[in-house]
Amino acid sequence: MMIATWNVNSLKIRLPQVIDWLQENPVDVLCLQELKQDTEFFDLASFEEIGYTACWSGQKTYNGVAIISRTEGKDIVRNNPLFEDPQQRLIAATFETDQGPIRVIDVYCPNGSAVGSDKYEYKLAWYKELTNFVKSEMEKHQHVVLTGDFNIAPEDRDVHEGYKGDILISPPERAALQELIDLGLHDSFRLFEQEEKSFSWWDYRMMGFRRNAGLRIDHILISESLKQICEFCWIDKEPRRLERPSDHAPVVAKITATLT
DNA sequence: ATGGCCACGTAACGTGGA
Repeated sequence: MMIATWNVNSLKIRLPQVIDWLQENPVDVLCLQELKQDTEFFDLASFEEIGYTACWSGQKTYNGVAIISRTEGKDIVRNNPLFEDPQQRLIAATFETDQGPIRVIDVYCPNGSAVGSDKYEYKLAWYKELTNFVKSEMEKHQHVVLTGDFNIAPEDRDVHEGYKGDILISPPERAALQELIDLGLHDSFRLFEQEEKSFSWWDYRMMGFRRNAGLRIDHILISESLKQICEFCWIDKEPRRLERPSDHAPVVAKITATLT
């Protein structure tokens, strides 16, 4: 089973790129973030034409998440039931495999704007209740994938040298991410040898991509049971080279399991 | 020089992203 995450920064703009990418990278499950379009405008037919189905939760202008998949996801949850929130930032679904059901939780975590701001406090509160939700999900499911745009770079090696500012790397943010990890999750990317200066996001400004001035903030976290059967994790920088790219690149992991 | 880009909504900028 191949699973990927990609913050597309507007599915309306990026739909052709997503379709092209799926045809070249026929993953089983693709988690999207920042659809930036209302639920009713989600173009399911375009995915069905190439052999996928989907579940999604959108809103006008901001946020929005979707899970594109080869088989239908079950027990779909939209938003964290423990955290009342008009912002559509979470969707979860279960996929049957020959290794048993795998619970996939797709998140678009808040950016936080600036340390100490209202949005920063919202981010930390959002993370706290995400942790409580994921904890309850892990009690119900052996196999859990928590993936998406976390808007936190876990370690200094996930941050380019010239990065200014403390949002996305502040100790309280990293502690919030660590609390999730401490539930028994593993950063699949770090299970394998990786190039130095591997990032998943690059600023549109200042020729960020060309200078490789990026951050690694998009992650695929997996439960202990899946760690044992995770074969690789990599970042696909190719879509970032396209005309009108998303500022994020897809992250892909392979798990030794087959959708059923 | 602390900006620079991109997308959105509504109609020439303001907001948000990271």
